[in-house]
Amino acid sequence: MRFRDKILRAREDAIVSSVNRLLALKGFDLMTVDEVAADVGIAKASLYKHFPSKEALAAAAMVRVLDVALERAAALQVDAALDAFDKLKAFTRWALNTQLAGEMPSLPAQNSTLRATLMADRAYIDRLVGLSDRLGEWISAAQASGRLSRALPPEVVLYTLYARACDPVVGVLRAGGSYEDTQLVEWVLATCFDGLAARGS
Amino acid sequence: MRFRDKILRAREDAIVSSVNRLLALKGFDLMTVDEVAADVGIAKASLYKHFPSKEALAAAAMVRVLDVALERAAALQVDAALDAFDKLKAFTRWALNTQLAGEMPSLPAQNSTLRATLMADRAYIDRLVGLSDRLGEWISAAQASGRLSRALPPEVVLYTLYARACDPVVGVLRAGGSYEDTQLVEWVLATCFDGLAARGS
DNA sequence: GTCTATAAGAGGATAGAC
DNA sequence: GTCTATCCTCTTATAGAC
Repeated sequence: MRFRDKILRAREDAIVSSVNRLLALKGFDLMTVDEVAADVGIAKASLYKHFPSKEALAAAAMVRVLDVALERAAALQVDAALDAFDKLKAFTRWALNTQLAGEMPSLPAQNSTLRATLMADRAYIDRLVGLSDRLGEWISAAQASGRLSRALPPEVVLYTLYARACDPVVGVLRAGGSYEDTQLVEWVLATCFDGLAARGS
Repeated sequence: MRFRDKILRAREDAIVSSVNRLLALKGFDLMTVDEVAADVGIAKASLYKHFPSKEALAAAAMVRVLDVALERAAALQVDAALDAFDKLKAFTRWALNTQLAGEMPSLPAQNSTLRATLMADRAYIDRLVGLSDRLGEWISAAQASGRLSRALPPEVVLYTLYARACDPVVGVLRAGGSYEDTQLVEWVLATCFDGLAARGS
């Protein structure tokens, strides 16, 4: 019976991978369940045996990406060479690279049925709260050390970091095709942490 | 005959106003033409006598908001009290306030049929190019004066400003309800121009 | 140009056989 | 659990009377 479970897991994993990619590529509204099924290579009805709705598919994709994010955060946490500010920056760099790789699903904040599904999803909420707690600790520490601006409430910093993880500028610059990916990420990171204004020092 | 034209203009103006508001509220994908018609108070078929498609409705809304933006930019341009950097900041502040007022339509960059309509719309393209030219001049001048970072290509600055005009952080913070609108705008402005890192001076 | 009524089709979800 | 075939709602767009 455990073998069957492995098959099941593998299939659901394949589904979530497809959803992740399609969400990053087209967004929630333009992604269709038919597409997902075709991409996975199974019938649409089979999809619905695994996940009860399109919203649930998106939630599963978010849970996966949050798991990867939590892993990344945990790895940074134990890196003694980095202080809290460096960890925030490194984490944001990871997010931008993930977006460049087409693996960062971005969901519209406006869709209310989607929001309802997410807010009712324990797995999603737990991970989101867990990640926010960890980032919140880094933010407090970085403000205490003086490297992060104390003029901004931690809440504002947190939401800004989440927003920059999906910064559309990355995609626009890449579409322009004038720059290397690594260069492009550093520039967007600079706009986020250093700002557009010139630094005195 | 000119009276008839005025009536027509007024009606189309009312339509574009509704579209503008609904686009800002729900986004392009979730906005339906039925809603627009109901909001204006006319039949859907009448709408289609004025605008040939849903995409054309969105394009008209973008043209209007770009016209307001161009006006605002022109007013800033002749303000002798402001240098180029101040003008960029003031313009961004206007954009954030417009978003807070629920009058900043934000279109998904992913929808290809919408993009095609916009790119084929002369009125839209002309205004977008006009605005980008003016902002581009300010960016060059502000970099020359040393107030704007010279480490960033002007292109990166421009796209960043466009992205911040629709920064979702504004909406999230407002939904939180903890802060006054004016305070909130200043914080988002600060994250954009000063960055998250502390400033030495 | 405005209306009512409807076409045309996409897309989420399900029935029922295997 | 997977499939084929289908349902049904929502949405864009149009026909045709006035």
